[in-house]
Amino acid sequence: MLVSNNPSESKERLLDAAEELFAQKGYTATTLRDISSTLGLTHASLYYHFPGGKEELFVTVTRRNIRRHGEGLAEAIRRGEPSLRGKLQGAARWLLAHAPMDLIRLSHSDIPALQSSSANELMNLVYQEMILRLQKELVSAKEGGHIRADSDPGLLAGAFIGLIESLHSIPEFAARRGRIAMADELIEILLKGLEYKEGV
Amino acid sequence: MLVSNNPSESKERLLDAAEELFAQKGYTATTLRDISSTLGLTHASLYYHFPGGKEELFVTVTRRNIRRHGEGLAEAIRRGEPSLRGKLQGAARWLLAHAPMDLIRLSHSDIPALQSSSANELMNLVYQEMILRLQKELVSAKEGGHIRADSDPGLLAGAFIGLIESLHSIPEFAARRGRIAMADELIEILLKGLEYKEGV
DNA sequence: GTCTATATAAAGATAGAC
DNA sequence: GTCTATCTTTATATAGAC
Repeated sequence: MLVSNNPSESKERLLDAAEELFAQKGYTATTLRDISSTLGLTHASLYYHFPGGKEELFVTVTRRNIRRHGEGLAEAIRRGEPSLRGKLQGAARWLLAHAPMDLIRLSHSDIPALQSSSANELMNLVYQEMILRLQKELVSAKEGGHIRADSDPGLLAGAFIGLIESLHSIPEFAARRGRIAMADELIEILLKGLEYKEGV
Repeated sequence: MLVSNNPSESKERLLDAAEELFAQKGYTATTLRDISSTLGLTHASLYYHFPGGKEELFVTVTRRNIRRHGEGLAEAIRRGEPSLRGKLQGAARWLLAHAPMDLIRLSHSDIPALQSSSANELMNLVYQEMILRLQKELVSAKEGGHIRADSDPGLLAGAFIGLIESLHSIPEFAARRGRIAMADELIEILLKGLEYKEGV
């Protein structure tokens, strides 16, 4: 049929499966057979799509995942309330709705296992797509006089992501409430600590 | 000589080497050869000390590491200023002086790779040794009227650890200052957000 | 306690058929 | 695009010498 299967439909499914596994278990702990078996394929088939093997697949998939985080955060920030509170809540909801982006593992485990210079590319991408997007909003809030003038937007942006992502591991031993409710409470504390004032 | 080498000196060195590597790269990415080679040994020698192989070594080492975190946090909290601020600063300094305890990786990657029931033991240990110690201090501060009455000490304890540990991965792309200075700034924001009052 | 040697299994990678 | 081998490397694990 003329209607279906653009050149890379199966490649897309491959990227999706790989993304989920890499995000969950990291680079080394994920095997090509893990990935191919969830698609009903043999691991040899993956080399058709990625001649560079596991590393090329990981870099491609992680690049896409980081960009997706960037787009997701951007959209979550854009829509909904224009207040800083609304934006942080939107960002937190998006982060909690997706698999944790474990930046400690990425920088300390996954990246060092890669040979190529794509290591730098990925870490820069994290900065551009995730940190900078939040940082921009914090700078705006600061310039608009909504939060303390002496706050450090770069630090806050990175810390906010680490804070929210860490909620992914909390349910295991301390879950009394939903993660969104927990995120909202932390955001309120953060905003109060920043002397947040909504009206100019 | 009568003076030296208690039965397990070489075992201690093995545990130290293993702890550093496991903490840095995680369970799967660390190989027995990685560990043995830093000691100038062959990997076969490790089976003398740990007949259960890699898994037994990992569990032993991780158990000890978590306990060490518990003791380190307890001591950091105990000495220094008795105020909540002093205790949080002490805890943060201790955490930043040691390799990151990546709880996301531990719970999502390392633990699922273990067969035995030691998985539960380790996660409970994290709760007992790390979360609970901080939680206790937050409960005290709450009961003493030093922080908001409606704050959730369990959530705050877990979030605090995640927040501080995430600073381990920040320097890669956003380091303008030392991590301790960044931690202190975040603690001030947190305390302000909790309406912290030092004098009763 | 540590070694050499070897067994076994798993994982990345390639070649060539369909 | 995907498969069936097959190759090579790496890793866990065991046996037995020193």
